[in-house]
Amino acid sequence: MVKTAGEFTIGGLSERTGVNIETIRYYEKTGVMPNPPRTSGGYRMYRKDHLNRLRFIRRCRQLGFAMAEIQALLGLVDASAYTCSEVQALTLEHATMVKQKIRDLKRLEKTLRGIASQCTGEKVPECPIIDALLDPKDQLALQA
Amino acid sequence: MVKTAGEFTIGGLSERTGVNIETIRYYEKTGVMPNPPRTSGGYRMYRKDHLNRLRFIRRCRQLGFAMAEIQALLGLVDASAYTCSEVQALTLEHATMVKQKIRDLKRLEKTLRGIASQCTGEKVPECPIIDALLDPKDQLALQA
DNA sequence: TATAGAACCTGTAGCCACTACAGGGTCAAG
DNA sequence: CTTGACCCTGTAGTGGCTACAGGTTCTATA
Repeated sequence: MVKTAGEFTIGGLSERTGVNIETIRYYEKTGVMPNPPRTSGGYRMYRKDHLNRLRFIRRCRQLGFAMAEIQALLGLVDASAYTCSEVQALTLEHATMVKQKIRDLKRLEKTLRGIASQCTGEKVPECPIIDALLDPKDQLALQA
Repeated sequence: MVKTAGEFTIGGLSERTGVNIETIRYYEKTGVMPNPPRTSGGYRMYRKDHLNRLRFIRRCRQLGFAMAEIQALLGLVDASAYTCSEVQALTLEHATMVKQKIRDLKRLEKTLRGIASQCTGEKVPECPIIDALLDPKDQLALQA
């Protein structure tokens, strides 16, 4: 294995990014990471640009972007075919979806606390939560 | 097919609950719904108690409970082995997890809007979002 | 009674984004 | 020249469904 300075194996890439080795190979298979050059023994060898790209992907994931969205974004980047307004629109669209999810979860939490507050909290086999969930007439507790 | 009053096929159950036929069969396979009696031709026949149980499951799902949690809850119900305080605790624990998720998503939305606000919004191939995501030095934008 | 078509059956594969093996090959150090 | 860390490919599993394919059963009409 001839190891040039600034090159590293998949293990090195994994360490530097905190991304699982299996995940890196998975990204390669799905095409979001490029096929890296190989050593004579078949080992993948990575450079700085791979590192940056993988970090980009991870950050997007942390921001909740789906892989397909990241694919699209990277496609634009690879082709240098994006504009700032495009990327901004995509980001804000995503933010709006996140906002919607927050709204839904807030309603959900309220409902949960609401039905829990009806409990006596006693150690008896009678519980308004179970009753509310089992009784087809008592729908009130679950209307958000 | 001998159809007693108050009995219905899987299609009827699907209609009454809004749950997909495939999903009902899936619930049966995983054990969260019981094996219903069959007609001579092999058709599943359901009654009111199946309906209630399926509605219970759906409501729990809408409340964000995982199938395993629902399994556990129904196990207690089936054995009449639950107490009100147990169920309350489970519900509140779940509510707390939902709250945590809301916190995470709020931070996420803030980050997204923050990086989007740096955009010029112009139709040029230069974008601070892409720059921030690609540049290994500029980590600031993503720290929540 | 024949037949069309709706509804049902089982079993398998796909979705997403990974993760976890099994069963092997390659490398550096002692 | 052996040990053991690292790497390789390929497959299967996760959760909670959904979507077929290819077949059977029922119901309504001619």
